Amino acid sequence: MSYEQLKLDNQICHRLYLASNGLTRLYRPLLEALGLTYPQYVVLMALWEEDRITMKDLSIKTSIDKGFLASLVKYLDKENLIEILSDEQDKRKKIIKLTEKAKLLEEKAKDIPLKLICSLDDDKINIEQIEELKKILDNVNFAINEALSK
Amino acid sequence: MSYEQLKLDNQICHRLYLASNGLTRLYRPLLEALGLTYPQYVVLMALWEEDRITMKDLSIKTSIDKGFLASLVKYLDKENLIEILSDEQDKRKKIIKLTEKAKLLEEKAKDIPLKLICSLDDDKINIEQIEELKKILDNVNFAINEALSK
DNA sequence: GAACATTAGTTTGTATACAAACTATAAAGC
DNA sequence: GCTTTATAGTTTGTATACAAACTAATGTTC
Repeated sequence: MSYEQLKLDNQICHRLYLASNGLTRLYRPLLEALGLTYPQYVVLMALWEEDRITMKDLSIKTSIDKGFLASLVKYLDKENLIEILSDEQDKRKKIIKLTEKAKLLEEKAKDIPLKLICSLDDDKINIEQIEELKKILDNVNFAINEALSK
Repeated sequence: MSYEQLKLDNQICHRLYLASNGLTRLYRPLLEALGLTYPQYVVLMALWEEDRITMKDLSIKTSIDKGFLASLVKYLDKENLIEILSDEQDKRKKIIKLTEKAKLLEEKAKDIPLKLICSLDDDKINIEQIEELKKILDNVNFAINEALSK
């Protein structure tokens, strides 16, 4: 007989893994229309909110690993969605700046969050649950970051 | 000014993405001790619960894509953790069966779920929240699967 | 100001995740 | 029975995710 704790049905982690992968798949067709993948879109969202920030700050804001971020930024640069400026004061730093093309893209992206929510059956998930989920996930993510930085 | 819906702080999807990636990173050192990665461990959990099932059923039980599952199974076979039997009735089907080595590994794995929970600060997350999270995620995952199968 | 430590960012190697095209077998329709 | 359709599983190509080792510039210590 299998141990109770090892059963997939009892695992919060497996549920999170499924939800995250599932949402990325739901985003795919919506983002394909903009020529973006999910992490590329996350980087742009961070920059739409705050332009001209360093790789470091972009990594903190998105929580995307610096190594992976380097490859995303390289791609976005190639696609002419960002420019990479160097900091004159501190030559180690690079400043990422949106292009006009990327700023225009924000207009096309603004409906995506709503479209995604609308594709989900609202009998199953309502606003109160979403707010509750947000709160719990903030606590979980805080605890995870604390545990990882030990 | 950036659109409110596009702000990372307002996004449930980004929180789920962070939680899932963060948990995989927390698992890493625990699973490394067993020589496993997270998805490999998921496959074994499914088999510890129900041995001798087909690739199809394993894919459904774990929600891991059949293509990716093929590569995981290939690795687990190479590591002598599973055996691949062919179904005599239906020659398309393959039956995955745990080896003795994998059955012994379950003993070593059984403490992992608890260890992971314990590495998180329980001031931030308590049992009631975990149960609430489970319930909401089940609804979210149900809605996602419904939307994906349309 | 030379030696050492820290920080910002890149590169490399490995494993994940998944769509899409493929092969082989089985089931259904006629 | 033979064609058509559906199913089980593999392969391939591309993008993610991240640890670890690296380079180059800045800070710190003496």
